[in-house]
Amino acid sequence: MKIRTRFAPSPTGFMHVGNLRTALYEYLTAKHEGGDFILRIEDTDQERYVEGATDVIYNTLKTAGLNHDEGPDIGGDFGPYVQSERLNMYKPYAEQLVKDGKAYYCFCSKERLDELRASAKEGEVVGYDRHCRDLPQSEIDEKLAAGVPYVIRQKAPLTGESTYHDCVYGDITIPNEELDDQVLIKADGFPTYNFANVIDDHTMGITHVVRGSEYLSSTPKYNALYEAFGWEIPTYIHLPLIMGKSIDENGKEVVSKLSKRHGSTGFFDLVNEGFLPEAIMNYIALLGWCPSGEFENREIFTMDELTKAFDIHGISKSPSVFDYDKLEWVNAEYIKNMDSETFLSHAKPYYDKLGISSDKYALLEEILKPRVTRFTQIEEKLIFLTNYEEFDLALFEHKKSKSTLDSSREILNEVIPSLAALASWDRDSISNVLTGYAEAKGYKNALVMWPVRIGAAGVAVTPGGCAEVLILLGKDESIRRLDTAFKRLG
RNA sequence: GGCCCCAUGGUCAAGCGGUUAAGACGGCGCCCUCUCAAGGCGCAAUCACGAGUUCGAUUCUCGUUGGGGUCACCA
Repeated sequence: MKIRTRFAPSPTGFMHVGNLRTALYEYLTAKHEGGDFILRIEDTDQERYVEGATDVIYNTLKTAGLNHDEGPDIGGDFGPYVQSERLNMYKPYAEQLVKDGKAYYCFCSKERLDELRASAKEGEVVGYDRHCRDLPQSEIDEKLAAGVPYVIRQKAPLTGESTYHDCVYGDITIPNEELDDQVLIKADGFPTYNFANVIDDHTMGITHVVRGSEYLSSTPKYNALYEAFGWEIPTYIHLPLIMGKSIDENGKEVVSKLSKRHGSTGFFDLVNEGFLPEAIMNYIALLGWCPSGEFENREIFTMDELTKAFDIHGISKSPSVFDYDKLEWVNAEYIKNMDSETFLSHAKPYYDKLGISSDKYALLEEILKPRVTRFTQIEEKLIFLTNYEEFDLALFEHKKSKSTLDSSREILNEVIPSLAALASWDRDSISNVLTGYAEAKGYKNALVMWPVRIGAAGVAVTPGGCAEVLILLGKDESIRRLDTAFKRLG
């Protein structure tokens, strides 16, 4: 049988990387076996509706490379794929359950439920007291006729225990007393998330339910529904949570479910910070899953390779901490392995901002590639091109190069004219002048490179070496700056 | 608090009764070197604790501790 998985996000306008990783694993679970990956929008909560939020979902999946086979935007044989367009489907199923004695009308008011909870003792948590579970039929008819608002609740088993199998966690057993008579249809006639989920997954032919481990303890309730309908229970794959590390008010280090306090957690937030979509996906794939076989110890994967390598048995059970440092490293790997065209397409906006001409692109790529871990760093790396302040002359002193104020003065004095006389301003020409001079004087290259680079850049740290700095600056600007620096040295 | 789940270095993690307990990020050191990177080499750092099973436990069982999750007319 063909595997079918689904990603069922709510349109909140924000895609948490935790949700995205779930989507990734859903996609990989299906695609590894040549199955289908379905997108379903769960928008039954009218109050939380956010304008344009579904577009965020489409854009995220597209940018992330998770192409769905069926969904609201592309259709499919199991539509509609938006829950609000399926609204009339759910209630008949619930009514059927009532008829079969597996669910019941509950007329309890919100106030009564609130009181119930308020009456709980300190630290105690109480569920619904099943007040309406066994109402006499006459009373039910009466209330229905009188138009008393009601919800439909599932009759959960009262005794014994429920066991089910999960591909990651193994057999899970829960005492049935723990199971609440959950609401299936709300007073407004809308289905609850849990109920709609089961109906949709079944009617859409979902074979593998992949979701976060927070659903581990409520799964028996889902299964009770499948059983009540006589439907086949799907294969469950529960995923470990993604955590974040932070410092609490007592200065203690704590881990908790990844949230905004830990930094950027939205997919597009990370993209805006300069993380490449491919790198983000690559990194989160490795958060909670470890490749094996021919892919053992592999760190960098294309989506196709991930699809090939993905294996449910490699999924870990314990929660993992999101490590921004490692993400940064993965991102840097992607940058280093980029072809020139791709590199330029990412770097160009920053080049344009600095007014860099296209003849510098090749050199820039060469020196920037090993030095930026995110493209957003380009501007600061090249700041010396546009800023040339009255820097501290102490920069000319460098112990390892044996450079001093005096040596700098002498070298600049003798080297500037030779540079100015150069007909061709390229790497070889510049290097030949400088190393030739060093050789003639019996100096180490470092001794002459240092003051020239510092004099031209005005900062201690530059991407690339002396010749590269001079080329990026251009001949006129280089000579002008070196003259200025020389004069300041007196 | 009840219930469920989890437990190898700072982090991601391999391991599936006998290993010098992989690898990666990060850290540190060395090399290279005109700075910063990149690259190369190397170092430090892990089986939470206590019983039991076994000739032998990181690995199996139980308990303790710790962590996480969950208990809505939210999704």
